[in-house]
Amino acid sequence: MSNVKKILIADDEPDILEIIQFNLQNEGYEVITAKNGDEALDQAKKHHPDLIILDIMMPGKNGIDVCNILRMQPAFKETLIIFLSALSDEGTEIRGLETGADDYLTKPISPKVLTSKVNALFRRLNKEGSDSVQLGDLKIDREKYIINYQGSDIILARKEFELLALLASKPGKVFLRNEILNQVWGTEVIVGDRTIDVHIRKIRQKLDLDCITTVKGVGYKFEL
Amino acid sequence: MSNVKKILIADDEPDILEIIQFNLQNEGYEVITAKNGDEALDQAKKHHPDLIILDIMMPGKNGIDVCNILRMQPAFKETLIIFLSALSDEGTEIRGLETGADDYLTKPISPKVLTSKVNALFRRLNKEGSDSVQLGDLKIDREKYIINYQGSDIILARKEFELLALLASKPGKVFLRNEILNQVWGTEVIVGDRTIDVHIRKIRQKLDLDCITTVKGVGYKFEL
DNA sequence: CATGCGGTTAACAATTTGATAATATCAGAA
DNA sequence: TTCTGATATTATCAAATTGTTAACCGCATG
Repeated sequence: MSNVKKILIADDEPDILEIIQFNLQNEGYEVITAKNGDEALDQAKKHHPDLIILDIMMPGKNGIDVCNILRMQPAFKETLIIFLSALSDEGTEIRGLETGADDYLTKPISPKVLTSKVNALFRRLNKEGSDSVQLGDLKIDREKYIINYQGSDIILARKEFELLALLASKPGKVFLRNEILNQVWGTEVIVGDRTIDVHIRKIRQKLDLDCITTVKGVGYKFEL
Repeated sequence: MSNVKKILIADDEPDILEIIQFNLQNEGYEVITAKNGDEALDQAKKHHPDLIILDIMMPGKNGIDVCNILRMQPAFKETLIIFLSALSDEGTEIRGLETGADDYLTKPISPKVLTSKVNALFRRLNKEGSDSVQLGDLKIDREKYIINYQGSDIILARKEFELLALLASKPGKVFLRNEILNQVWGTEVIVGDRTIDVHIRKIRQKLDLDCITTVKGVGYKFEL
């Protein structure tokens, strides 16, 4: 999935379409529009948007119809869908959500609230992926507990991994020995000074990449 | 698998607390309650709910404070959070969403709308380990409780199946032993440490396929 | 009531990890 | 240069963690 998220908006009122489009484009999204249900389906098939904002009341196929049709296709099973509606009718709202929508907004719509909601949805969706840090050739994947350097995986033991992850969490920053002890070993455990050195050495060895610099008398820092 | 989702509700009005609790329990959720912000934090730490519903206006720490505190801790980075508010103030709503909440509801709250929204959020979150998973030669059919590898069916016992299904639901991800215990055995049951190992072994044996890797000191992960 | 299966545990083996001691190196101060 | 305070390296050992096997219990089934 590319970084720029595509959003399809379907509404039969040109004014609303324009306002929403303007605001979402301002937030950095790529926006596609449709004036009715059928057009929305066409555009969805053509562009495969990440999010579809559907007005419920549209001539021809209404929003709920469109949602149902889309949800039947595997390609759109996971696409985010938000309903817009002029009527704040509870029954419709519930039916909308149960059709498989992710949110439901009633008009009049505040553009800022809309963009906040859109952002919130994408924020949540992006978290589903594994949380990993990329630093040049080096990828540290906390979820998979794997270090990947230039395409090949490197296995580190727990302490080694956590130590590297800590240093890499703020590249360039010098971590004091005490800081490292507290973060990796915790305040309870007490270990000798050489312990850190040994682990640093093992990391350097396994990565055979000189990315950890010693700052004599102070601590260590990570740099590529 | 203990599929039962835990929901924590924090509100200082006992009536609202009760109504929401009743409705969500009716939907099959496990509900925990808190009367103020501090209590909410305690309960969150204790129970690790899947969703937290926070009233914004509470004595002591308000909902936004609680959300901020929780979001700073890695353990609650991914927890779903919904705000409730008596004031339909746009600014507050936007601030709430930008704090990292997933939704924002204004009072008076329709219990049915609330449950619809809650369902919608969980539906989205669960999209992964739903019905059946295909992974190369391996097919896992949740409905039929059947594993199929290279065309032939393999019979696994329930726990074995659940365990494999869990690991396979996110290939590559390392599942901590605690995570496995919570997902497969539930929070109530307490079993010894060797129990997981033994089941892992049985799976490895029956599949005679080296797809489960142990990450010493951390947990297990599934990879083809 | 015997049998088999699933699930758990105990007991021990095998393995890996992490800490330390001992020794070597190195950079800067005297 | 020599000394000194620091870190690097190496080997070693104890502790933590997991693998394996067999035994046990409860329960459903014939």
